[in-house]
Amino acid sequence: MAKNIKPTESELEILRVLWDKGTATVREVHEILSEHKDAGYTTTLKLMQIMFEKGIVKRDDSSKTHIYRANISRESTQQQIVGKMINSLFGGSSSQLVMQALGNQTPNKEELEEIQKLLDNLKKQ
Amino acid sequence: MAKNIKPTESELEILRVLWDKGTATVREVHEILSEHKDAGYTTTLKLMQIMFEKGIVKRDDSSKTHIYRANISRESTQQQIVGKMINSLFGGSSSQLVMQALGNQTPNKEELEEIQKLLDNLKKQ
DNA sequence: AATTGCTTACGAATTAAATCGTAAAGCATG
DNA sequence: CATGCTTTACGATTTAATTCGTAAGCAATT
Repeated sequence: MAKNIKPTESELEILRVLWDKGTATVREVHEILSEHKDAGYTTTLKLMQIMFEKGIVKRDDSSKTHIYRANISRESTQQQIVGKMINSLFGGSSSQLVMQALGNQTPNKEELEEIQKLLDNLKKQ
Repeated sequence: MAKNIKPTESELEILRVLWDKGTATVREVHEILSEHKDAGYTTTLKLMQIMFEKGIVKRDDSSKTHIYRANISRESTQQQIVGKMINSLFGGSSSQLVMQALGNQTPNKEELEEIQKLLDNLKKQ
């Protein structure tokens, strides 16, 4: 399977809101986006309509105000994008990316432990 | 410093060639790209000219055939892009990205050891 | 019923990236 | 020096993403 979906930058911003909230109206998405971004309401609306046409989001249009919901999972999208980046920017070496990410911005203690656990698992195999 | 450069997908492909080879002519870059991509010579030329105007690459035009070289480092570009992705796709949590990358595609033994070393260092602090 | 305010729909403009065609210049070789 | 091959330069087109203006529908309120 794995639809070959490549959300654009703007689409990703919208998806993040939908992933966080589960469902949202255009208004709700727009409110959140406009905290950090400067675009009109109809811009957000249009983007979400296009995403609907592409199949990136679903919507319930049984009432006047439509209710949107992501149609691709956060995890698969992350995987898609990270995988692509590993290939295009790190020559296919995931560990290179890991080193870069870890060196970049240090996680806190709990996060380090989580990574350690995963690492232990990988080493066992 | 850290110029705020955001290479496009195509520009990244060209940069990868330049990073690998150190220097290259348009012809050389194009030969390599066209193994995997289908675009005319002048397209590659134009892209590299634009990159030159943007300051992404340097070039020696003392002879007829210009010789290009990257003007931003692989490392800083990786950092730039990974950092952005951590924010836009992983809510600022680098460990989330690490988990995703590790889960995705398992590194080999040496790579795991390298990661372990880095992890140990981080834990000490 | 008219007004107000919110919604969707949709066409159009803008912007940016990528592609290509064509011309002009340099250079080697017959 | 004419021919052919390669190069750069550059304008134009195409394609995709983003943005917005405007119209139309609906519901609540005056």
